[in-house]
Amino acid sequence: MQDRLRAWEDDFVPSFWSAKNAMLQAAGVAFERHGVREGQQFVLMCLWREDGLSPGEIARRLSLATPTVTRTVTRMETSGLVERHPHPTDARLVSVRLTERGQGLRAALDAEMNALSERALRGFGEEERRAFTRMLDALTANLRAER
Amino acid sequence: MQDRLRAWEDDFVPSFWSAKNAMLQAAGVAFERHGVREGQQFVLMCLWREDGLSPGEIARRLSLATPTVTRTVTRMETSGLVERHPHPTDARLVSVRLTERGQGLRAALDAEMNALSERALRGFGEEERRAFTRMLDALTANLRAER
DNA sequence: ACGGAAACATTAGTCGGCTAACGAAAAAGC
DNA sequence: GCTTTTTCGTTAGCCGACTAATGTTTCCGT
Repeated sequence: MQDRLRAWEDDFVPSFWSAKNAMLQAAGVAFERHGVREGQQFVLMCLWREDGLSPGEIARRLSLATPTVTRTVTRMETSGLVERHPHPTDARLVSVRLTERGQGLRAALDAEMNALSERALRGFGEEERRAFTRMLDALTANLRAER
Repeated sequence: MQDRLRAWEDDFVPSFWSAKNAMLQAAGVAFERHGVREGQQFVLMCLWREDGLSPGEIARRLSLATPTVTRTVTRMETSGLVERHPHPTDARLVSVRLTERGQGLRAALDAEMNALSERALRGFGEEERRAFTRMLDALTANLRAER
């Protein structure tokens, strides 16, 4: 679509949208062979850093809606990546814990993630990569700020 | 999540993912008041440039899978944005045509799109915006190339 | 001319986002 | 201490993305 939709003065939105879809597809392919769906790796990432978090806390850390995490956790439970446990003191909370399989995937997914970055950013210089990431973070901050 | 998931040497992927989600949400809010769902504006964009395209052709121009367009068109038909017509010479093809309402939304959605860009890129200089868009296009090209 | 191959749209089913509505448990207020 | 409010997780339902499978129609090769 890149060349065909330059109707706006600022063609940033279509470019971002194309990039988003390309990344989604590439990530899907990259993770499917590990039995992990695109998006689930970020939940795993949270739990690698701190196991036993609640769905709500995961949602907060990932800036997602809680129901999104709830359902994702259910699917990850089905595929044996995590388990739900009751919280010891607060009966409202649910503790999401990694299974052995969930823990064991860390290195593989780490490598997959780096490979994905490398493919996406091929031809980008060091400084350019940093600038790109910085701009993405600025964009996120801009959009999350005024709401 | 921005500060909490810096586990990889290259934290580009989480940054992109956050930006993607922020953009999706912002776009959803921006377009919903016009009765247009996030994603549908790109189909409209195609048809504004050239009305009567087939679902497959739209999919090709937007780099989407055909079923995605098929179902989107069905929903847009329901909400009165487009209509399906038979192709005059090729019975396999379907011609997707804008309704008056679909045509009339052009200016409003154009403005909404520019406002979204502006919000997302607040604080970015002219050159920075161009560089950002260029990098997004490069990313898309990288990922679409080696498949 | 006819039979197989290719192109096209659609349906069905999966997953990841969201909002809205619920019900249960803890906290806060009186 | 009891009621109200807040917090939390889940369910239900919408939409956008995908793949796989189906059924037509056209096209091509023999």
